[in-house]
Amino acid sequence: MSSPDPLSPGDYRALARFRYALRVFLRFSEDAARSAGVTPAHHQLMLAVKGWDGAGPPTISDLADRLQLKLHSTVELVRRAADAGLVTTAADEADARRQLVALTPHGESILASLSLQHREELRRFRTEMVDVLDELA
Amino acid sequence: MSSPDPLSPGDYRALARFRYALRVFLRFSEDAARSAGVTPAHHQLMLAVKGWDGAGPPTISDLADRLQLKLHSTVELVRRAADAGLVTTAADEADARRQLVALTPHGESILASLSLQHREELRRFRTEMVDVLDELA
DNA sequence: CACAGATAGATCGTACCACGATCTATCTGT
DNA sequence: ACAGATAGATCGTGGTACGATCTATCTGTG
Repeated sequence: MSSPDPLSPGDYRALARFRYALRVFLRFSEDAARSAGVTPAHHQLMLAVKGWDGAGPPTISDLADRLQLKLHSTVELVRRAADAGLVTTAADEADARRQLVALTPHGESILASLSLQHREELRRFRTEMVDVLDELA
Repeated sequence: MSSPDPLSPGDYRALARFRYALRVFLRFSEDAARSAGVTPAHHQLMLAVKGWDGAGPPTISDLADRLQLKLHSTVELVRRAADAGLVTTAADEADARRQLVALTPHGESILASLSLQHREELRRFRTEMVDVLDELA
């Protein structure tokens, strides 16, 4: 009803509401990360490592794809996270060009705490996001 | 099934998949904005103006709330967007402290094009996002 | 109607983060 | 064995949001 071909005022409102819901979630997420003593980027990196579902630990390139970042941006992100004691890197024995990334116990612990909060928050936002997406369907 | 109280590997994977879907959407959105000749921030600002549903045009504070930015960050964003010819500002006659923000025809035209693309993209991502959110429910 | 406090916005310097361009090291196919 | 591909590292740049602070305008209370 709200979306033939041209854009209706309702479409704009729905798009704006979607972005607002997204912003509120992202704001929550950034604040949660900073309260846990890590940057939002570090948090995303740790989640990508922990949620990696390939065979063996992810390489930096794998993470760049998951995070939708350029490779060299990910290189620096991993280095900063390693400096902060959240992840470790080790050369892949099978291919010395590759660096395998893993979480430290400290990173693991912070990620667990953040993930619990995020699971809660996503449950809260689920209904709203689905509603708004339906308006654009 | 996937979420009693402690976090399961499936929870981490679901959280990671959600962020990945989000990143892919945001990457699309940023690229679309830049292709249209505006920054992602300008695009969000224009959408917040066009999707505003209050009485009369939004003030800078209204937009700061919608964009989840600090007021002074929004002030600068609006100034840059005005410099780029995308929006105009005018003092509220009823309260000279307030600046009312509106789109220029140029901004209106760019936003229309971007919004069409975003409606399409969101339809594409809707199923996936809903799926992932359901995994955490 | 005057004044303290609240509200809206503007300005300045800072920090982070991602990027393009470029460089090195390692691997692979013929 | 060598050219090209792949993975990562380094350097300098730009955009964007922020904290701290300042000015201008409005409002409630005496």
